[in-house]
Amino acid sequence: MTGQHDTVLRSSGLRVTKPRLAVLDAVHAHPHADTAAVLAGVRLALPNVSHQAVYDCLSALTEAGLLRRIQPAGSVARYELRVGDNHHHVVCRTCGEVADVDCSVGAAPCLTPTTDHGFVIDEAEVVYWGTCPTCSSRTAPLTQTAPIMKKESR
Amino acid sequence: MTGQHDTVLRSSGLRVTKPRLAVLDAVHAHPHADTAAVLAGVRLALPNVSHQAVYDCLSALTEAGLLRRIQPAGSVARYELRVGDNHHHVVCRTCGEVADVDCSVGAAPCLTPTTDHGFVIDEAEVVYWGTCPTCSSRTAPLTQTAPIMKKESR
DNA sequence: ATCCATACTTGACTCGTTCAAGAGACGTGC
DNA sequence: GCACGTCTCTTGAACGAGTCAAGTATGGAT
Repeated sequence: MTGQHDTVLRSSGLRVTKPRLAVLDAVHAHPHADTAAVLAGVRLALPNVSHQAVYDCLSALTEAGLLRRIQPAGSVARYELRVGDNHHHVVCRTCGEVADVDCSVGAAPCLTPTTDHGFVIDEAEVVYWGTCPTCSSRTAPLTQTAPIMKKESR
Repeated sequence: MTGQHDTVLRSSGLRVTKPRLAVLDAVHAHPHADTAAVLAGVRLALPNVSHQAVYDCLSALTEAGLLRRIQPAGSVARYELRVGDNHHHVVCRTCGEVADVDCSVGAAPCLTPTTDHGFVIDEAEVVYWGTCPTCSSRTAPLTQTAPIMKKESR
């Protein structure tokens, strides 16, 4: 796996360094991990990396297209390895959990706005907001009827 | 207009205060304004309001459903008055400019994911990323051919 | 007019992220 | 295999949006 990442780095014209390999490993192990989680994951392998190194790696890898950075409203930045397949995300309003959702259209931009105000559009990002299974069962466990959605701010 | 906002506040069960009216006015005058811009707008009418008051107003009004808060990745929070019509946004990658885009579907959630991982979904938020007319003409003004999209990170 | 809950003021503080300067390591060319 | 130049990492400080907390003021019900 690290061998894989090694090749991937090289073919993107990036230097192969331990922190970068560890960052790729960490994101691979925990998709949608935020920077703190990535840092923690990296430090399992390299206990002394600086947080700055992780920030640098994450932005270098993101710029090279090896990572994708997502940031739902109210959340810190999160990263994932799955790039180039134009998929989307479901986000839990309660706990912030993120899950992948395949794009039913396929190619980016997967949607076309009716009025574009003269913008040149290259991507349509879709975020589904809702409640994850865990939080659903925790907030409405007593009734068998359809759960009432508690939308706190909308 | 302030008369309008007065009524709107009352019918939402919120106290009518000068800062709140001024916040509504400011957002009305500058749709998609960030907190700093709202604060500046409010201070035109009320030079001594605290930034905290503006934060409090914005969150109270958002919670009451009078304002909608949007936060594209990498941006600070922005606010708009247009609520309840399930519209979306186009965001310029270069300057951060935001414009409204009507939802072609109509009702929320306007899209349904193919796999929902057990999430109870109540909203689909769509953000179109691209380049606004001003930034387009600034980066590719010399050719008459189709502009090359410079996607800096993806 | 009085009173209480809510809203605002003031000022400090948190946390994710970025900046800057110098030490260290990757990899190319010899 | 070795030296060199450039990119990357370490260290430590700083920034800015947003939040917390305690006390004062004000809206609106009685």
